[in-house]
Amino acid sequence: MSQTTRADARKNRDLLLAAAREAVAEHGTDASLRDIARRASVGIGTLYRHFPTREALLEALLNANFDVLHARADSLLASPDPGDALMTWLGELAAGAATYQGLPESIMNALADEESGLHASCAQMRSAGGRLLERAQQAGSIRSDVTLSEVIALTLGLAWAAERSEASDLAARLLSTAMYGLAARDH
Amino acid sequence: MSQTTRADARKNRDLLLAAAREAVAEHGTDASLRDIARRASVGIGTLYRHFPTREALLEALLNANFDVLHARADSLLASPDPGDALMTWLGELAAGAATYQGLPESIMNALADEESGLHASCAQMRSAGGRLLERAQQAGSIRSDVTLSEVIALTLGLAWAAERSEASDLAARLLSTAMYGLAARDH
DNA sequence: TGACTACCGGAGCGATGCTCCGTATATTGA
DNA sequence: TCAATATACGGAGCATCGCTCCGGTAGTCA
Repeated sequence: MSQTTRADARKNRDLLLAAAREAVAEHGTDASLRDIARRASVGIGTLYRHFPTREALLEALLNANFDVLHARADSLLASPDPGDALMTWLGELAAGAATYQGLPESIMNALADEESGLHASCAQMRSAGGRLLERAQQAGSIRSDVTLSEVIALTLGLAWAAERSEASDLAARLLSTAMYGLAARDH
Repeated sequence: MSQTTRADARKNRDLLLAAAREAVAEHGTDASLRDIARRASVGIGTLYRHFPTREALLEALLNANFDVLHARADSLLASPDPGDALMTWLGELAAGAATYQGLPESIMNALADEESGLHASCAQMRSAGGRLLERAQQAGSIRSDVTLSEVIALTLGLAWAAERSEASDLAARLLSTAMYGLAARDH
């Protein structure tokens, strides 16, 4: 990929990503694309050539984060308490979704729309969590009548609610409350 | 108010509300205001004169709904089981928030922004629920370390998540799950 | 009926997302 | 070293948006 790519193209791509990181940090996931191009000292056309879609740009921006979350799920798969493992991971998912304003919405939309440039990454992340959920359910610590999509939707929904609030720990509080609801009742 | 208002003004206001109801039903709470004016066969300036803000327009549109929810809270206050009463009401809140695409977001924003034209209605609705929560907590059916704002945020968060999904009963399922988490544990 | 005032309509501004194409330049082979 | 070619660049341009502002219209009251 990098051998057949012209040097200036690669440079502009990097400039765009850096500019996007800045702009999205400031204005959330629907930051102005024109503004991003301006920050990168690049024409708007160049932005669209590299990232045909806002979602494609976000995908590139969040790649590393998704990888971390994915690896984390794998390592948690080996932890002793399956229930705690799932809860920990969902907490980290919520925290990760709070990186940028609007991220919970972007992820939620991407999961629902297979055409989205962000769909693949998100779906992969989701299935990583799926293995954790399955284990927790088999261990009997999580209700068996609950779906992976539901658990993810719940987590992102709470992360979404938290970003519209002054209380910085709202997401964590809500999530821990909701967790009691997910717990299996063994009597 | 209506005596001192010119007849054509009142007529245009009604036309605008009808048009808004249509447009918002089709495109959600951030429907194009220009489009609403067009549907009402009215100039864009007229729209802004009657409703200086999108939130003001929404407020007028949702007035009746808020009233219903408020009255419902009052009547549920007399029901035998305080815990069920709260749960029922939150379910109706979630259902009401699903009336229009984007409504959960509008309400959540309005609650956070005191300047919003929608704030008063929403805050009033929230406190109606507050009485239900208080009663449920005093009855010992709901955890006492949970805040009114948290319960509302949780409910709207789940309603938000549900509107991005094919499963039509997602909101109800998530809410009932989360409710187990809100329940007080008496042993 | 006339005057007065409340009200109307839409041109216009800055900004957005996105496309399209003439131009410039990095790269490769002679 | 110097074309030739493919590749990438830049931004004008279109439709749309939210919102303002003001010249014109028409209800209303004496």
